[in-house]
Amino acid sequence: MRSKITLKELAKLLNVSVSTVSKSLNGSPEISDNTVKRVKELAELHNYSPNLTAINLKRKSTGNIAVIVPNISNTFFAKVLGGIENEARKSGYQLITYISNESLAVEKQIMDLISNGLADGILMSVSAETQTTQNYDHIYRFTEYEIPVVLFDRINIDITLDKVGVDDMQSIYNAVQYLKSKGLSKIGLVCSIGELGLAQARIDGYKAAIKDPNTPFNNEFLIVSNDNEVLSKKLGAVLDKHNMEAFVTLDYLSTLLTSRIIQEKQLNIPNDIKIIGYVNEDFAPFLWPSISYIDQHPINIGETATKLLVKRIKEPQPKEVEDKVLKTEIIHLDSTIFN
Amino acid sequence: MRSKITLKELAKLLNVSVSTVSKSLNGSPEISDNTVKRVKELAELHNYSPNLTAINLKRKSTGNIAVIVPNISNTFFAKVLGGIENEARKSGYQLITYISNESLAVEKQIMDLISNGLADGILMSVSAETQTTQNYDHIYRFTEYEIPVVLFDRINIDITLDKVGVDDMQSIYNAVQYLKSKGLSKIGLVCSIGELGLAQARIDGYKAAIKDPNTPFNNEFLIVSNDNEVLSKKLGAVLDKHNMEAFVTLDYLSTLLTSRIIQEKQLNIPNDIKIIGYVNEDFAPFLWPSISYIDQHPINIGETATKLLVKRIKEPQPKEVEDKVLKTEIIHLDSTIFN
DNA sequence: CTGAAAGCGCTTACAG
DNA sequence: CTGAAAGCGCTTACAG
Repeated sequence: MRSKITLKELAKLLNVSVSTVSKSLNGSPEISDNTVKRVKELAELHNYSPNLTAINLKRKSTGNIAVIVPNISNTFFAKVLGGIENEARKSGYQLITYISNESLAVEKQIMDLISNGLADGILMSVSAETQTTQNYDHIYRFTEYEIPVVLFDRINIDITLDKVGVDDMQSIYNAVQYLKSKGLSKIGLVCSIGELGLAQARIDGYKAAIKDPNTPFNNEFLIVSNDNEVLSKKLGAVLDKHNMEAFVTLDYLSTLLTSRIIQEKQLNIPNDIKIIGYVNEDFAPFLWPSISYIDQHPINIGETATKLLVKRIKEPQPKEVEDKVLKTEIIHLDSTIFN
Repeated sequence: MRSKITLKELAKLLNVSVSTVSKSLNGSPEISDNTVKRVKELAELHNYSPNLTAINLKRKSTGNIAVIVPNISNTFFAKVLGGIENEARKSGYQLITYISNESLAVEKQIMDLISNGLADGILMSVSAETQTTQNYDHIYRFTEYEIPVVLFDRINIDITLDKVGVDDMQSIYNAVQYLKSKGLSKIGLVCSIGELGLAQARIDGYKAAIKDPNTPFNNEFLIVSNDNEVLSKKLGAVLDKHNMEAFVTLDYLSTLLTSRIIQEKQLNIPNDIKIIGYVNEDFAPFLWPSISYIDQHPINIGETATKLLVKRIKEPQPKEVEDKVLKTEIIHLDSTIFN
């Protein structure tokens, strides 16, 4: 990049010292009004803006927040990223984005990079592989360097760090209770992300809601696989064998697949079968039929996590870990119309 | 952040000069093998990694690429971002992400930020507002500072900068030709992003393909609005009035809406009506019916744009603007089954 | 082969 | 009120 004007050059032009220019521009009370005015005018004229790299070196900070998302296909993470970006920008931080692609190795590689002093704080949602192998050393390492780390979304995990997520268990509990309150009992669960702790929490919510002398709990109704083919086959089999009345679905893919397979079998949503799914507001309403969904307020998750991280960066007091669980909300659309 | 070990400290521990340590670690041939070995061992032991901020200050570069996406709800941009992130990381750049939210004001604010020397290069897709108001000064400004800018996706725009996008016109031309080749003639177009230049290009492709003595061209078949309600209403009216045989849809939202409204009217896809849409591979195949789509290879767009930018950063020769138009591909799924 | 010195662009304690 | 100096953590031309 062609060098923009520097303090030194301004100082030379004005016949004052670099210190004076710096102080003038930074509103130090030491400098006379007149000098301040002269300096500011020239700075304006030359479109001066300070070199952030130099400032950061001096301050021993980077002005950056690093965010690691496991994947970006899921619109949920895209939305969260939107919330993070907005809040980071408002707080004066640049957002460095990384995508781990659900791989532990990539996640480690990224964390190595960041450990070169690239960021003042880290927002992350661990990769699926990290979670299944429970390999957290590379994450804890940052606490040694006093770089704060805030986890988001995938927080049902045995790791003592600040966390921001949603009431995974309660959300599905509520969804199932709602369906039961309408007199339904043959309620299945479909999930393509079983390896994640949050899926387990949601399944626990399902089980807790189902547990009831009047509701048959059937293990077959728990349809879990992260292979699309297998999931479809299992789901098809359950539909053939049982007169299912409703499904709760734990992720966008299982939601779409469930809706698709039900219709493939000439069954009608919502007349024959209801659905409540974890799926995004950006397309749930536009599907046919539109799918009632659990709104996680992803933008809010991003903003909340970022605010917490910024607080940690600015006040690095001996911290007590925070665990923020945000409420979800069921949005009723076509797939839960009762008549 | 707690200070990691520095060159100076290593030098002290080893009783050599800072220069020697620096050179040893950077593989300079000047230093004796023995010294290099001693230095590297100690560095390893203390987990030394150089402070990138200092290196960047010295090098007068930032090691950052800034990317500005107009929105992140559209999974297309999420995918492109994925491609960019991957390529940037491979090339040794950090990716600073910004989202303009389709707002010119926000875009300007972001560009102001970046102009503080935050990045060595910029990847951007202009906001809708920027494009409609044709306000490009804030973009050209960077060329003055010799910071390269590469535009992606929204490239049907009167601005002379490097661009990477797809064959918007050809893609829709091909889609319509395909439908015509199957004997269809009542082919409509649905679009919720009419304000974008690329939509105009796609519409041109439609018109060019339709223009044919045997195919009735009807202005009513061009259904364009960025208001969901209006679009739905228009589409419904056309469906009621004409025996439409197919639609090409220019964006994910219009694709979903078209599919939804057709089915709402008890028409069958693909038996009654075919669809080919600009919609993402991450969910097109899982819809019911699945929607045949124009694959833009978004990851490839991101990678190509990043490679071009990195080239520009590294070889800032007097440049001739490049205009990369990538080929799209029609992926046939349920919605174009003929029998 | 090794090191002292200058410098990247800033900030700030200190002296005057 | 102003400025000289030191320093953030590095690299590199230059001297020895």
